[in-house]
Amino acid sequence: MTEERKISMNVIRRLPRYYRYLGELLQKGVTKISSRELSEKMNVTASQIRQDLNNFGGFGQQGYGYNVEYLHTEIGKILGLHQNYKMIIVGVGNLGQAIANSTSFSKRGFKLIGLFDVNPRLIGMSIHGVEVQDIDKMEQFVKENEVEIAILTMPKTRVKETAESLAKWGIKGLWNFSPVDLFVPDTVQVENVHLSHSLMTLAYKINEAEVEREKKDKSESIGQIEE
Amino acid sequence: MTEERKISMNVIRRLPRYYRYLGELLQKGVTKISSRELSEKMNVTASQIRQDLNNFGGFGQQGYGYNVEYLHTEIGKILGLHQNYKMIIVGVGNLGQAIANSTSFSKRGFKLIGLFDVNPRLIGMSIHGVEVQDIDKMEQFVKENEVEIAILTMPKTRVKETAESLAKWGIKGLWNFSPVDLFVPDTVQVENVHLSHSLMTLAYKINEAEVEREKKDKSESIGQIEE
DNA sequence: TAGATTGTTAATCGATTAACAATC
DNA sequence: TAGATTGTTAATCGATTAACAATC
Repeated sequence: MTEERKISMNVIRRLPRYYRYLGELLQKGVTKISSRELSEKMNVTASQIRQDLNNFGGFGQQGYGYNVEYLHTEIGKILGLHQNYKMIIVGVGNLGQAIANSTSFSKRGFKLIGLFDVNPRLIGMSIHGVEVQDIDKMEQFVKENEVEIAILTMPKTRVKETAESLAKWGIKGLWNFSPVDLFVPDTVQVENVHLSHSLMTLAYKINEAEVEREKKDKSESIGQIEE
Repeated sequence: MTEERKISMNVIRRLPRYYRYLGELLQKGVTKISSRELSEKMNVTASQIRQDLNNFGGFGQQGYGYNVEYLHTEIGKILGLHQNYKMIIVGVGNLGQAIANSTSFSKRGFKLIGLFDVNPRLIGMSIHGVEVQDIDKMEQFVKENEVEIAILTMPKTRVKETAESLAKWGIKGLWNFSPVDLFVPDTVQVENVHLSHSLMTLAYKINEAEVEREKKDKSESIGQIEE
């Protein structure tokens, strides 16, 4: 009956950026913005902004533009930021600690309620009032507290089995920082942060730019113009 | 004269994943693999693998497949992993320390040679033999050592000006962890890691899956089948 | 009302998949 | 040689951009 319209991940991954820019405008006291103005700030096309937004309904007003606060709120709702998420961190090494210490996530409704590790030297330590527990306690904790998101910042050797256990215990999302691809039941959503991939991509860009520059220099010195 | 073929970022961003899988195969002692076998392991189409690789030339052999070691090396070269990169970290907070402590990058030729911060309590501290210096020393250091990559793990308030300075001092790439978009000259390549975007995307996926499940339950309970 | 800007359709462009001839 | 699998062209699919009628 209702139109089935699967929204592409390309669109979804642009939403947080819109959300961020709108939040900044809001803080500056800007109340309205047109797709053209926003497109210039964000270095995208106005058409894309309008297309993206209209996947979710009409948030603007012809002849006027978009109300910044309203649009910001609505995008937040689409992303699911109107609700809270209970999170745990599995693996309290440097990266786990870094995330635990960040306050910006909790502001957006992502609440850190548990920390787990195997290392006895870390167990008992507290970060922002959350104590590191032995990983043996994780099953009970996840079930009792209905934890939604697990942040995987542990050595990659144990990630696969941990992810499988967490899936069994009812976790909804895994934020995976290990260089591993997780194949879990579709009751569990996975979002990967592959830092090494990102760094390799930067290396590519650097080399590519170098090659382009050399090519340009060469054609200029020869006096050729290639399109 | 030579064919101009700009390779899309979609393709590039898949290369590190191929590289990782090939590395794992190599470690397992696998010497050859076909695009079909690899596609099954990686959950992509064989066609895509062959198309991706053939952007850079033919690495395989008809009737045989691909030599794992050779393909691994070649993808490494495409990504620019055959050379070393001198890196510094700007902002030695939790995240900066986490990256500094990670040994996996240096194995791939990304060498951390400098750490900078404004915090006097951090200055003088050492991580893996690299001492944290006052940020005042950064200009001289970058120029003298011909630093290629700066890792920006500092508060977002100072990122913009820092990026501009680094660009002026000849940096080639910025690995930006701040929730900020950097607009720098095209002599500098930027790769962003927006952790908050990633987490919001996970929130979306979780909600989306929830909605899908409810929809399915409903149509099943009513006995309707919708395609 | 006239001007502005959305929402939306149509056109273009690019990316992915399918198919198959080339060839090892 | 026969079988397998690549490299590559063609077909399909999806995403982006352009255009413009609807409308505030």
